[in-house]
Amino acid sequence: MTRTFPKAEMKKTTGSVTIDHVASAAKVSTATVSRALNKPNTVSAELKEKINSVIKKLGYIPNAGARSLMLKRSGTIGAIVPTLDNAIFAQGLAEFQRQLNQSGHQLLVASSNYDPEIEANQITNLLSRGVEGIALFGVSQQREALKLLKTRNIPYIHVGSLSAPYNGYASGFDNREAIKLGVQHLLSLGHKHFGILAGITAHNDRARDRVEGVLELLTEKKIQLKADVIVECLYDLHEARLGFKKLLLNNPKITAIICGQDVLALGALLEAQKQGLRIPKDLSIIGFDDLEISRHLLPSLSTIHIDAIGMWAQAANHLISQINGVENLPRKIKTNVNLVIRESSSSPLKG
Amino acid sequence: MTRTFPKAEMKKTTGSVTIDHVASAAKVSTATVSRALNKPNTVSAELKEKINSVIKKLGYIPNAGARSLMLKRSGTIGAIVPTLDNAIFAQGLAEFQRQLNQSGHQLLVASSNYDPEIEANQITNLLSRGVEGIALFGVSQQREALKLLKTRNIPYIHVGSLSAPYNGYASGFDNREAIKLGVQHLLSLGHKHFGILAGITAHNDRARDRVEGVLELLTEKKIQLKADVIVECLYDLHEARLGFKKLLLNNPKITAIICGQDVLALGALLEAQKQGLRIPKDLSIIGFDDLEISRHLLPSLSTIHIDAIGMWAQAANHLISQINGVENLPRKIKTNVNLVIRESSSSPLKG
DNA sequence: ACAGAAAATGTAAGCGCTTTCATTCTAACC
DNA sequence: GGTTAGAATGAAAGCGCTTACATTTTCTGT
Repeated sequence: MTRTFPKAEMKKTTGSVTIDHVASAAKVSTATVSRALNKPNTVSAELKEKINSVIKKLGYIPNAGARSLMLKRSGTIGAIVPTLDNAIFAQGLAEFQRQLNQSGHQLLVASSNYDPEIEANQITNLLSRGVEGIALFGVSQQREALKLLKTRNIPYIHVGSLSAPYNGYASGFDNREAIKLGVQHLLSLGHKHFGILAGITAHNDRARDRVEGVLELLTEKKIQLKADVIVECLYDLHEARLGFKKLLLNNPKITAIICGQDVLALGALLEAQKQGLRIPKDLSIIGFDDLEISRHLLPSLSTIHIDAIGMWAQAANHLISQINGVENLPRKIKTNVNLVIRESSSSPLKG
Repeated sequence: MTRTFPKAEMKKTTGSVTIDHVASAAKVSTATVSRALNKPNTVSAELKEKINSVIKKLGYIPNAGARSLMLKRSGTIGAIVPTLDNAIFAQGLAEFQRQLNQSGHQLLVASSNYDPEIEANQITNLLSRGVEGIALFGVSQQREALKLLKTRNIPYIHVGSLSAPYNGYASGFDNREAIKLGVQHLLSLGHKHFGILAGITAHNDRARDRVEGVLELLTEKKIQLKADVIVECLYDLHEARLGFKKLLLNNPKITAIICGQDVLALGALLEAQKQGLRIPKDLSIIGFDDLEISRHLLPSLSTIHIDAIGMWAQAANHLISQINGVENLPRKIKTNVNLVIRESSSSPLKG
């Protein structure tokens, strides 16, 4: 009843249809099938039609591995972020993917959980899958891992930070300077007593840069911070609330809290409200990143808005340009950053 | 100076180190290198050491494509979710990946943007990359796409919904029944006038099931809902606020709003507060999913807690069992769902 | 010391694909 | 009609890897 497959039938068919099956079913050579798929205009309309119908009937799906083995190209680009569980990354990746798709590339996502060891493994992993380029969040990668990319001549770009300690490519902004916008804002409102709710700075250059930025500007203004006025915690609402409590318990004089990320600011704000503090009368809070919820909260959160979308879009295009061998690409792509003053910050005298 | 590579030098080296390079550098056959990597106990300690040092020096990374070509296994499992930009998926995937890693599998993530067409393409895409199994969120896939998986005998499992219209595997819960917990809660508080803020139901069985669940129970209780008391909107705070306004503008008598997802409930709650409504005195709101922020908000959100972690963990293990050919696997894995009563719901009389 | 088993290593085929090169077919020209 | 350029197709090699099988080396026991 069913058509016979001269060659194919010999093999122990694992159920997967190969180009050979298609070729013999269409009574053509595998070369022709391949051409019908990849260079349609070199195959007669007649055969093309027959081949396509066979492909549809058989449910043939080309094996990407075998393909890239021959082509030496996989059409795939990787991205490694600390975690997917943060809107700022999720949105960034969505944009990254959108850009890649436009140029016919596929995205492979990996997450490192803020661990350089895992990140190094993920780089290897992506490389073994033949990615043609990689976007790396931040600049805290292991030296070894980056050297691997250099050696193998694989294009890559750092995203979200400009402070690479060497001349690699990067798309992002200066976290140090960015957070100063917020500090300056609080200073000009008249605040003198600050607290910092920071992310875990180990293996996280962004978190570190932000803390350093705050300290730098405050020192400049002759404001000295005691050690216990800086609390580090995970990017998590529960942890943030704990951190906030610790911060304020030891330092009741604080009138303004600078947070390393909006999630921390949200946690602080919520805990403050829970404790009956009026924001911003009793306490000013500023965040960083400008998550979507920050503008909706009551009171809405004053924060540093970053152009996450643009940052990832540019990273994608830069990477594609690198892959295409474009010369003289910019070393650093600086994306916009701006202070968004909302309701969570005011003069300390106001209350 | 540097060692010469008899065979290797002949090829136009693209910079990538292959097993041949390693073999000749270590003066062994490729078979031995392969064995040193995959079956270490069949190779003498001496050679193993030499090979490993060469591998390190050369920065050799095996080509996963070529490997799975031979092995007929890729060690890779795919997952397709509607979007990464929702904490509930991000966390679920993180857990899914954790489970997969434990059994030595790798995760390939794809997102469909709630579009069955894109989802079908992603399935093909994952298949071409040789995934050995796929987790599909929901049950709204195209018939064709699922048939493809069946034909090729690729294990797959639906996640987050049990209402597959045929006998496929699923890990999740009954969305219809789940949301009734919330409705029942509101009913027993004495509410009579309801509004529904639903997700977009097109191509989204979960959203649809939840709406139907609400209607089913209300009908049972002889409560009839007018059409304009059901508003659909995107899972987005801004949209949710718009939806909320539309809902309440047309129906001022409403005392309770049932939301299809916590993001919608959050938006509703925030907008309500903005308008000066006191929650829950003036209006009760319940959500669905129990996002992390929901318990932290003021007032905290009453919602249906789902065991997203367990759901994905079980899906992972089920998939792995399928791949390993385990027999008599359960058709449906029902995960826990429970009502969490917090501060956003109360009797309508209370105000 | 030597046969034979066991362990270690090498040879070479082949996974599914693309592409060069050779071959066949078509059409166009004088 | 016969040549030939050009288009369409096929044969076969090879991408990087694993493994069955062949071969060599090492270890037993007597």
